[in-house]
Amino acid sequence: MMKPLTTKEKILETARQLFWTRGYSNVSVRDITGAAGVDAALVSRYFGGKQGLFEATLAVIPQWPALQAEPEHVIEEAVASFSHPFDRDCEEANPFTMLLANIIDPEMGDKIRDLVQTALAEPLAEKLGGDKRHDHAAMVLSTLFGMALMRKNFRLHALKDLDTEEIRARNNHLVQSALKF
Amino acid sequence: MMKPLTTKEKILETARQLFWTRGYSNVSVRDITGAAGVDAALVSRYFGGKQGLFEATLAVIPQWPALQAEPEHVIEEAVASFSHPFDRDCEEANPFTMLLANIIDPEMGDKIRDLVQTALAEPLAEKLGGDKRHDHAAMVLSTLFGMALMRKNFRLHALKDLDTEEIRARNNHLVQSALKF
DNA sequence: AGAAAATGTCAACACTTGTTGACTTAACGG
DNA sequence: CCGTTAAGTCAACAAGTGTTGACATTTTCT
Repeated sequence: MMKPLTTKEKILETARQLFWTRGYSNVSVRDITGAAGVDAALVSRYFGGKQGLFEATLAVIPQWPALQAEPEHVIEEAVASFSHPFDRDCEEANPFTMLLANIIDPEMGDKIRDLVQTALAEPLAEKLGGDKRHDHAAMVLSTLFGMALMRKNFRLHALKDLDTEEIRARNNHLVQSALKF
Repeated sequence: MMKPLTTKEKILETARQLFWTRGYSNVSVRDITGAAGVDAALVSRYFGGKQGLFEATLAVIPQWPALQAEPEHVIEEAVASFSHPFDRDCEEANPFTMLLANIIDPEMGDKIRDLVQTALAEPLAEKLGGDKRHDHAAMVLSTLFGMALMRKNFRLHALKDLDTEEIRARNNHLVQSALKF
């Protein structure tokens, strides 16, 4: 028994779906409002414009669950969160996909970079601990995002049909050796 | 004593610089012709339009030099080619940057994915050899692009000030363990 | 020199973009 | 019931997009 979405919520949800998969500047206000079945003027009215709408989608980014885990389980949780299959060539709107989709955006690139630094790299480093925690965090993220990039964006044939367990095993193998550096 | 560039060459060179760093749909025809100091109409005249101009820039992609090396040196050459420093926050137009800048482009994404598969993954797999050559190629590319992504696009602080040798050492460490899988 | 072809210029087109203001309609409170 | 506020619709704007055709200029060839 879900309460039906308000118009404002419909816009925000559709915007999240489109912005996070196609990237900020590849999505027009009319793309969003068209898909949501509402008037285009409401974006400026409710969110102060396209830019405000995008930032509103960022505000509801769930915390990376891996960062909530006990320090000794952070790695396995992080690996797990990058190991589920991507919907078969269809678009899935998760925070990591969003980061990959907006890295070079001319208007939002800086905001995205800041988000990676403050919401992923720094908390992960503190969880990992140790003298080289910042280096380790960077290399763990590098490993996980590298595999995500190959699977989701470049869609390499060799990685296409691997199931969750196989991906998790490979991610774990790579991450463990990154931590041994 | 360089022969001065023809107008057509000026357009192509400027287009390569801009397309490869900002991505196809983040660059307008007038951006290019403005920077090149020529008339905007010449793009359609010489290259058949914006799309044709972009594809012309892809045609001059140099072969990945690592793929020309002897099989026993392929890995070290590949690692080396991903280890030089990125120009300090200024845009460098190399083929790998281009691939990262265009992965989610709504018009060119398919072409980029195809390029990665046929120009990088498959030749690399053949050079590596062995039963798991396709898996190994995918994981090597994953490792190298992962680090490139963290350095060039996300600009993680922890990786910012590392010199070529340090990056090469880390890339090599990760790639070697990827091959041990 | 004169014809022909290449080269470059200019203005305009049809279209999409984000945003705004005026308008109509619905909901709520007294 | 009426007045006020919220919610949503509509048409239009100014700016930017890729592309085109007509024109002017220069170069090339005979």
